[in-house]
Amino acid sequence: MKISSRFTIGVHILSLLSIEKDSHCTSEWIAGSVNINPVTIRRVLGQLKRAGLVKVRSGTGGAYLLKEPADINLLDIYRAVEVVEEGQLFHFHEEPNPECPVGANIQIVLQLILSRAQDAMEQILKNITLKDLVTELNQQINVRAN
Amino acid sequence: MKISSRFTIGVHILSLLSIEKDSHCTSEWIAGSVNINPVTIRRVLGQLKRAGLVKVRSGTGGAYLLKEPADINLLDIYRAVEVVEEGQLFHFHEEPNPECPVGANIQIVLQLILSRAQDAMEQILKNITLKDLVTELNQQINVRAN
DNA sequence: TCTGTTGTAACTATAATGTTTACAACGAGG
DNA sequence: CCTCGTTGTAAACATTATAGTTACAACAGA
Repeated sequence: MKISSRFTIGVHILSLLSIEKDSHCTSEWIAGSVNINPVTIRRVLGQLKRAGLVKVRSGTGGAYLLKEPADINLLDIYRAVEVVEEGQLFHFHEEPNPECPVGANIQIVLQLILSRAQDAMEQILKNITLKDLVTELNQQINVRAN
Repeated sequence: MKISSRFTIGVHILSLLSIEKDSHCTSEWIAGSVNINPVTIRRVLGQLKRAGLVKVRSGTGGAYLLKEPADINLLDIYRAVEVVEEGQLFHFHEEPNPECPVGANIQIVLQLILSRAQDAMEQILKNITLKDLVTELNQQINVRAN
């Protein structure tokens, strides 16, 4: 099972807000770039808002970043959209048989090991800021423009 | 979305086969330890078989390892049960708007970055063998037995 | 007040997962 | 050679997460 596209959608939204910071970024407008429906955008935007990453103007509409791109990393976004509960990337089968030595102990041992794997991934996300991403994105945009 | 419990089930099964190598390990018996129904066990066992990790006796029943525990790592199991297609841990929203500079380029840039995150996780899995796991498991079993 | 936008709810469709029941095929042992 | 337990697989079902669609009250600026 993949990690929900809410994460990449969230990253897309924030990249847009960073690059198009002078535009009037309504959910409808963002939906046009992401190419999904505006309600999903609003849902994700709501999560980004609750995480303190963006501000959404009610009434007049439009969203903008509350932090510098250099101060937002991909793990912040990952957490914000709650695609995976903290420490729960791997789904464990519930209640292995406590009568069986393996069943009784495998969860503890495996949880420890898999946490390390998960942490390794999250550290990579943590080390990449929105600014890094936007810089690479702008380079790519220029490459393709020429 | 979490990574399917097929993975932890697969690990559980192989740990059992490794520790209880002299038992007659039928799907029914394994199901008792994992505490899920035997059909799911057989499905996972089938995937492990296709990956060349185990052999299942038909007719008389019972499964056993085809490799030494030291020669099976967690990434092998992860791949075997196909919880995640290779390189596809993160779900991308399909077809962002190619008219938009961000939409047209974000996939390429983000794919590169997220591959690194995914690789980091998989490297951890790759570096842990079934033997390592079973060793830790046996220690844990002894700790709890005393 | 009018207008465009947000936030949210309800309903729907789709997909993946896992359970249960069922049964043909298989192979060992009597 | 026949019975018995087991495997492999299919079908039907329940559950859950995701995402699209429609709808509408609340909001704020012109």
